[in-house]
Amino acid sequence: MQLIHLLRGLTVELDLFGSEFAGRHGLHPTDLRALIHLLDAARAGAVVTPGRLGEALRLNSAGTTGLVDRLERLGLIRRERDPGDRRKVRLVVEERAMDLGQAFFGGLIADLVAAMGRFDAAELATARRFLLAMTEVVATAREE
Amino acid sequence: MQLIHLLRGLTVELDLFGSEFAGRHGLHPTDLRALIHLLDAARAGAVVTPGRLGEALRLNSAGTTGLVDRLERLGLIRRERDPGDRRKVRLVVEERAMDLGQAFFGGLIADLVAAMGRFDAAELATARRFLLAMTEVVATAREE
DNA sequence: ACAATAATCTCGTTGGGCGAGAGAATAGTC
DNA sequence: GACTATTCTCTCGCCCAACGAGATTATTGT
Repeated sequence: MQLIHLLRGLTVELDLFGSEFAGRHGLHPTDLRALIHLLDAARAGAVVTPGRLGEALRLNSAGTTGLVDRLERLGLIRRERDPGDRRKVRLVVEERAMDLGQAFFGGLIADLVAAMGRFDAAELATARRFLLAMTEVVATAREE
Repeated sequence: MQLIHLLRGLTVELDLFGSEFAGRHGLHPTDLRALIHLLDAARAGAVVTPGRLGEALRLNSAGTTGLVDRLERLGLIRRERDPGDRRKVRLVVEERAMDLGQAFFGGLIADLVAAMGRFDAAELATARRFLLAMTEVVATAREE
């Protein structure tokens, strides 16, 4: 029970961290979420189109266009026609976005990893199982 | 490292869960966050004023007034002049808000507790330590 | 060729949040 | 005990992200 409040508190802290970072760099919470999504996809080698991005962020097409416009204006991404299917537009992540992602996550990740150093392998495995179990519960609950 | 992605994934799931719930009940993400804050305060027996609420949610006074107006219009809270200091307004949580909070958290909490049943006391203690450590890191990082 | 479908973008509107400042109550000072 | 300073809340006008509806361009199927 206490654990649940801890969990919620942690998500709140992470949220605040994210939105404060976003504010300092002149982008909105949505922009940051989009950036994270794009960087994840880029790392996984997946192609992202405005349609997919909007779907992931639960935006309609108009909102998605506006979002992509903003990110492009900030020089974080680039639109590129898909040569195979020329209806599609590929969203290509610019180097600047990688740097920004690094600035956002880099320091925090280093600190988190350092904090994990105070746990032994068995404990980390337990934490991993725990997080997996919680994630699964929430994901299941999300589909009613 | 994998743990960090898990952590982020979990917060994303929780966020989505929250915003989808909010949408279904005709309130905005900010409204839900405010509701959570108010319910927490009510449970702790603390008095919340518009000023404090706005500060917690990082809203300016105009935005806070709007937020309180919405919550009041929805019948979730009630404004009440503080008899001691009549500049202040107390935000009193209505029963409806409690019910809504219950509907929001109730089911999810039950599921989470059930999932925790698959861990023994030592493992839960480890998870608790882990979450505490992570929360502390993020909270510290938030003050640069 | 010609509809039907898919992907993206444009237009007009709505509404949450911001900045500035007004109004009401309390606290401090001479 | 009046008078300024401070605190708390609210009002007004504006901006812009997101929405709904529909237009535009490209592709696929018959």
